[in-house]
Amino acid sequence: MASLDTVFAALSDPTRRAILQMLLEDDMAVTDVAEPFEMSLAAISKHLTVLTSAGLISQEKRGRVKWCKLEPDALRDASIWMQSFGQFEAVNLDAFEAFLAKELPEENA
Amino acid sequence: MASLDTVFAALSDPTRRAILQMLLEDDMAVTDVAEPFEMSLAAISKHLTVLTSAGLISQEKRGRVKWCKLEPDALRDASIWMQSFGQFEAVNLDAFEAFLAKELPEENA
DNA sequence: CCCATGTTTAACCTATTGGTTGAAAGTTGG
DNA sequence: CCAACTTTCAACCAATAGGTTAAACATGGG
Repeated sequence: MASLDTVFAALSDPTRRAILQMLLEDDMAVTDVAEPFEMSLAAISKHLTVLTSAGLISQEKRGRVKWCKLEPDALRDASIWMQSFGQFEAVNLDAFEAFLAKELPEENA
Repeated sequence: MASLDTVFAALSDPTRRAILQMLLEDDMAVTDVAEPFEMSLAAISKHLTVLTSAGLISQEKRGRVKWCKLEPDALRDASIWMQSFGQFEAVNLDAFEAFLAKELPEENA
């Protein structure tokens, strides 16, 4: 599992965040990911490697084409980490459980 | 207002995240922030500058001592950005527990 | 079998990052 | 005033990041 280090580092680049936004719509081939950006395909390829290392996307080769797919699970740790600051005064598991029990009664995913 | 770039970049370093964790407890002087780390005070001073630029902390000088204060609001933009990925609006409790066990092994506040 | 297409690799460049040490600057107590 | 304390600055260094171009690799179609 990718570390918070790599996930946050991957998210710190605007090109990579834009790529993630695009992949939110649908899976895409590398060439199509690169198309809207004013940089070389090689640069985009590197960005995709970074995103893959962070676990934020996965890449599957079918034929000549490598498809990129969003993997939102990797964002979960980062999101949780932030919420421990943004929404809770301290990291208090009991309070968090109480909050969840009240707020998300059927959540079990 | 700090950009997502700077906020995520600031969060990508484990020393800086540890500092934020410490400041969650209480405001601290620079020297006290540095104490648990095995690096120079100057290095910590730089980390604090990065965190300040990202808006994640603020620093106020009182006498000789510069006090560091957590500014959790700065995480809001990043949090909002993440929530645009609808998949994890709802925090998974199991994931949260596993995350806490891994990230904060000895803290059970 | 060729050739075009899709993607990565290699080599390179520059800027930035994260660390060091040592000196400097501001502040306060005795 | 002076010495001690707190913090930053300056110069430096090695490693990494993000980009380039050109070549190489991989695959599918005619």
